[in-house]
Amino acid sequence: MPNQPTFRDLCHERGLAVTHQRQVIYEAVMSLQDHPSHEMIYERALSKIPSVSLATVYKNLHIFLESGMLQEVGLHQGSIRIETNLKPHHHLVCTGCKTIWDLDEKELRPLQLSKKRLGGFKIKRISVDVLGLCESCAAAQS
Amino acid sequence: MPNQPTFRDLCHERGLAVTHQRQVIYEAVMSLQDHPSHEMIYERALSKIPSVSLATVYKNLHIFLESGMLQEVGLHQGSIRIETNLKPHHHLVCTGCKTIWDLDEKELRPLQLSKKRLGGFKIKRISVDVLGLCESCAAAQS
DNA sequence: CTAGATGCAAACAGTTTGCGTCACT
DNA sequence: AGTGACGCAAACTGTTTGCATCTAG
Repeated sequence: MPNQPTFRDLCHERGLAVTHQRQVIYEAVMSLQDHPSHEMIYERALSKIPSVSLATVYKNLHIFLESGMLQEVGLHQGSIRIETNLKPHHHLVCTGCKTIWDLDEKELRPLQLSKKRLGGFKIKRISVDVLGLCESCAAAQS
Repeated sequence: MPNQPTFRDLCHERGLAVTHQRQVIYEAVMSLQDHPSHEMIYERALSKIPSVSLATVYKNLHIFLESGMLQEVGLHQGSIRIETNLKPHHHLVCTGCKTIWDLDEKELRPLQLSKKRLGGFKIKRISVDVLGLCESCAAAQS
């Protein structure tokens, strides 16, 4: 059975220097459950290294995301976007060029959630984002 | 068969004044296919009313979204959030308090996309966001 | 020793707010 | 006539950048 890779391993695989700040920021993220914001991560890091800068946190989170050590929630393509299509539908999102195509609800098999998990949650809308690379971005990347 | 409600109707139903700016902004959104940003909507509105202000566009888009005349894409809960859960999973998002709960992949029946629609698109990840109100927000709202 | 990482401050982008004036109802 | 909408400018938040200094490899 494979061992969990250490932080050092993760950095070495990617040719990143193993700095104290880097490690503290990474551990801050991992110790925060749920979906921490950059600010929350910064605060947690601050408690370990009072001199750490917010810019360093941003730079490192960016590096972690780019190198696949962490993942982001949702689309967040820079600025908020508006829906013009009011019919239920989903999205095909190219992570390369940020283009979004609408995907009709019918093109996805119906979603079913196990009721017991929902508790008192009242569903208003289900939004499916299919993330990937469009044909030309995939071509450009290889 | 019911008629498509006009812009005037939509405003009256919500007690909103029908102003020229409002109408132009609404038409700008509707005429823009895809997923226009606020900036794109502003530019289109500018071409109809050269004196319209960006603040007015923001204020009205906000009103349209709040009143359900338009919808937003994705989560965009203000600031970008980070995933700590690297296993495939989805989200239960409360639109009231913005809390996000993780939803294990197993709690959703497998998603299947019709292949023909995908063209050369290479799927990297599928993200499902179930939007709604959690128990306490639902209680608070009624 | 050197490439790359850090910390600071300043710059930026997107968005919101306050307020005096104007217009729909 | 009065409430709410507009336009402007200033404020704010979240994020990025430039640069001098420092440090891991």
